[in-house]
Amino acid sequence: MTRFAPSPSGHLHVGVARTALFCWAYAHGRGGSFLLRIEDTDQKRSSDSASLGFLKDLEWLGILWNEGPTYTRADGSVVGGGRNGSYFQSERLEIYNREISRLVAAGHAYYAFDTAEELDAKRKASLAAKIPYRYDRTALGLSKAEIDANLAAGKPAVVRCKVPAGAIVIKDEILGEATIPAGEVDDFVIRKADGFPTYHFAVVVDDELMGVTHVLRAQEHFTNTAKHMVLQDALGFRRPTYGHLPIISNPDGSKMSKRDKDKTLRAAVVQKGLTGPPAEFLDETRWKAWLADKNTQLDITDAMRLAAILDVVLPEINVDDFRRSGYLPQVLCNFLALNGWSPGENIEKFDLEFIKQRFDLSRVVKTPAKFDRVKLLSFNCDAITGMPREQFAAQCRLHGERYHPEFLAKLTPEQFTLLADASHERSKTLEDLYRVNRWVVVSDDALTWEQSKNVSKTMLDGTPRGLDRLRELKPLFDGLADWNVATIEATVKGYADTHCEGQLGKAAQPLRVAVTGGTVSPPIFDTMAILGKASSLRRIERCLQRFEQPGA
RNA sequence: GGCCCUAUCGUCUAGCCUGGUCUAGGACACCUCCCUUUCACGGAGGUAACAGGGGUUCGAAUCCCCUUAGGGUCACCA
Repeated sequence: MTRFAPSPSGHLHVGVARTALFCWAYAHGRGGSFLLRIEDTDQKRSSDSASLGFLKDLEWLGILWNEGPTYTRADGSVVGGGRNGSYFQSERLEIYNREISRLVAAGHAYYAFDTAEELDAKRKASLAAKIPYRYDRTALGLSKAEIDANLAAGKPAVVRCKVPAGAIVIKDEILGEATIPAGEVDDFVIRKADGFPTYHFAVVVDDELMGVTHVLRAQEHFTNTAKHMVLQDALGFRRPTYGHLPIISNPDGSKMSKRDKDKTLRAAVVQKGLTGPPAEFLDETRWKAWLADKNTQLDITDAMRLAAILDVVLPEINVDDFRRSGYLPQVLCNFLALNGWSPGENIEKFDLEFIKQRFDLSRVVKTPAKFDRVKLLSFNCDAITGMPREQFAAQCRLHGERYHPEFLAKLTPEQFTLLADASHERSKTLEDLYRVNRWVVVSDDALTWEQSKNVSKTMLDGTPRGLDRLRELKPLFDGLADWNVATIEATVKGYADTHCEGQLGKAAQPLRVAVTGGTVSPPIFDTMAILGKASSLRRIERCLQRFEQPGA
């Protein structure tokens, strides 16, 4: 039994997703069970019970749990449940209290009444004196009567674990053995003043009661393991096998944080010299507050709008960000698995089934990994290129229905299929089609031409100019009865053969600029076929007018 | 700062445990060329690493020590 035990959240961080993936793979790879438990013992952070949005991220990735919160999938099937519930720690307070009473009675834990201010002062004093802070056990000196009096008086009380003297040896399947010297672990709190257990306590109790035998978690928990071992000994619990996974960070070594998105935006605001909020964006006060406080975050819709205005790309942090950017779930899993683990034999591309069968703690690396989005993109590109045509079109449509309904609404099914087929081999993500083909959804009379060097070069440079060729091409299309890729191709190629010494680009580029407003699009025959005859001709006509003006 | 962990191309990594087959392999990125109607894709080449210093050994990327560097952690967060 392996478990994945996140704190509740609306979104799944990719690093956390990798932990889930490895836990899932480890359990299923050796006939075990995969348990999901919600660690919601922080009332401040977990008060929002609707913050289980990350479950849909797990579903999307294909990581489903045998035991845990009940969850209804998109297809109506239900996962989760189990005999060891509740799988929400906030609903297990009685169990924790029972175990804490046991510890107190046995002398392994004790009440403490120090105030936050007192502890803070001591901590600061230690810092000033350059000695490491440890809880000084003042509360341990309290008599039974004093404790009872404080309790009766309703004084805020925590329970601390009485950590026995002596070094603690952590055994880890990935990192090997580490010895934490005696005195390093102080008497940590196991029950907070609000009556909730701390993470350390709840984890130990639940892992035992739920039958967890293997704990895979991020390396940031490594030194916590000592505390958990102390607790296991005091409670008489079994010791699970531990494996601490290397941390995944940004390419620059910084922690991958949801705040990176706002950080990127703030940097762009400064770089572009924006003084006030862009028109129709946030109001002045909200804007200023957001700019001033590095800890405030825009919601995803606002962040994306601002990113579009500033023309910056937001870094993907959560699984859902990658989904929105058009990555395939199996590719994300594949790539995530490669951060911290490898199957060897120069194998790099694989699916969930492969990970399940091959994942093994002995091949997990000990060093932190920097998350390389460029390589992920390359993997995604390969996966998309390798898809059958119909599958790409279908997946792309699904992606559009979720993220670009207004785009889809402007296309007929036939147009969409043509566009998807034409975009397939040049797409690296499911998002690309929607990102680079704005020309499809712009109305003929609203199309504008890019003010770029490439566009003006295409239209106005050389002899004859692109503009002149366009004028010659237009009547050829006027007379075209059948409008499809083949007839358009024959027309353009015929023209290029006779007028451009066979150089197709001489004819294709002016046409491309005319009908799309820019120099980038799918092959020109497809592009014009998708637009249809009327649109194509109307755009060519407008383009001629636009560039024939002197000084254009 | 204390404690713990780690150290192979720019990045993710193989190799390390069981020293020789490693003039260190793969992938992404980068560079060159080819293909080409734009953008991509694709094809063929190429540059590029054992952190430094001591040992052990006939022999070290592989074992040991030191230095340096990086990461993690020191909460009534998880």
